Amino acid sequence: MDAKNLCLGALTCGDASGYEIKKMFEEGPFAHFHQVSFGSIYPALAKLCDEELISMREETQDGRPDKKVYSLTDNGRQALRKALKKKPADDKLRSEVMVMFFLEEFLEADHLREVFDQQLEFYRRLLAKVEGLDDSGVSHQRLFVRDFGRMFYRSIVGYMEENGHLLFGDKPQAMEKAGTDQ
Amino acid sequence: MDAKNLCLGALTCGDASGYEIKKMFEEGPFAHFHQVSFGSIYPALAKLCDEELISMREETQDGRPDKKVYSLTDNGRQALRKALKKKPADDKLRSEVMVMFFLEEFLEADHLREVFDQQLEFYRRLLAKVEGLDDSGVSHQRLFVRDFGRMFYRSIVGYMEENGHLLFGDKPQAMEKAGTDQ
DNA sequence: ACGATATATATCGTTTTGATATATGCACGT
DNA sequence: ACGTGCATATATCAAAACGATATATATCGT
Repeated sequence: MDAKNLCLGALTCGDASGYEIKKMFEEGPFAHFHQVSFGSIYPALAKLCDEELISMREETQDGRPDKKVYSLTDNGRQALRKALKKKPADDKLRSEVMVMFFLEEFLEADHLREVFDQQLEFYRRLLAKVEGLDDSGVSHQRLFVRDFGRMFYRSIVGYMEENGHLLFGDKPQAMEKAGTDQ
Repeated sequence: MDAKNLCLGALTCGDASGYEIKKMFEEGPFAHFHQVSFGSIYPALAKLCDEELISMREETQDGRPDKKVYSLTDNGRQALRKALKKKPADDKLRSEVMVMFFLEEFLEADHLREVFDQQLEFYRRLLAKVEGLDDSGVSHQRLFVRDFGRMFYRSIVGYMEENGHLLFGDKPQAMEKAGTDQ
């Protein structure tokens, strides 16, 4: 699923600018299971306009720079339907942190600890954010996807809290202590 | 962490060919938390040789094509140490399947079911594979990383089995039935 | 003999990334 | 008033990575 189709998919949620689409993949509904960069978004939006799968209007805003707002066309909607008939790629998790843990013998002890603590903090923050969302009015299907994110982050936080001692040879309470600092 | 450092990291496990390195990222110790393509591996190995961070010898095999086996040099070991001092990138999960679930209204019902079943099968297979591994002789640290993979796959399988009904409006037993077919 | 599969190396066009640049605007501190 | 930092907003570009493809060796089954 390339950047064009991801943008089409994002626009099914409503008209949006390139920046807003990026935000949807950073902090919005797609954040916990897909990413896409500005370097892909803007060229994709340009191509989608050329192909008349989306249309664009410029908007002036108070207190903010002007923006270009994109809308799905009917052709765009159809193109998205077509793209969604294909077999999706396999899921991929990419974690440099886990690579580092694997290569632990090459890391200095305090750096390892730092990496661990920051990773735990990273996931705790993500979890807090998605748990603070209001589910009212969310369809069952959308809830499945959102709860997937919750599950994912909870699992990782729980795993790290309970098993971090394997990395440091500490007792399990060491991880809980890190939690108390928060 | 670029392909060069990933190759250096893989070679800490012992001498290996480009193909074997790929296998380590596909089915071996790195499989559940990182990927790297042939298109990256071979140019990276060539550069690492130029930079004398690895050395290469050719080997003849019985019943198989010849292979080029790469080894870490001391310089390579040091370069890896240095690379591992940097702050790792944030973890990224990329799942076209979840994007599809999010865009469920644009999918035909039987295709949605197909995607769901194949996703569940995909993760069940991965889980079976990592659960079948023998942990004896594995260090605590390596076990942390391997158990992370187990946790990850278990969580997803469990989540899908218990919550798939949100996608289909089916009762939870529908997912268990899918499990029985296996 | 052919096709499928595994092992093995390598490449290439395409896609994506992350950093960077530029612009508008606001808030805060000196 | 000015500078800095941050947010919003668009856009680009060199580097990195990808996925598909090609080629080669070898085995097995039909």
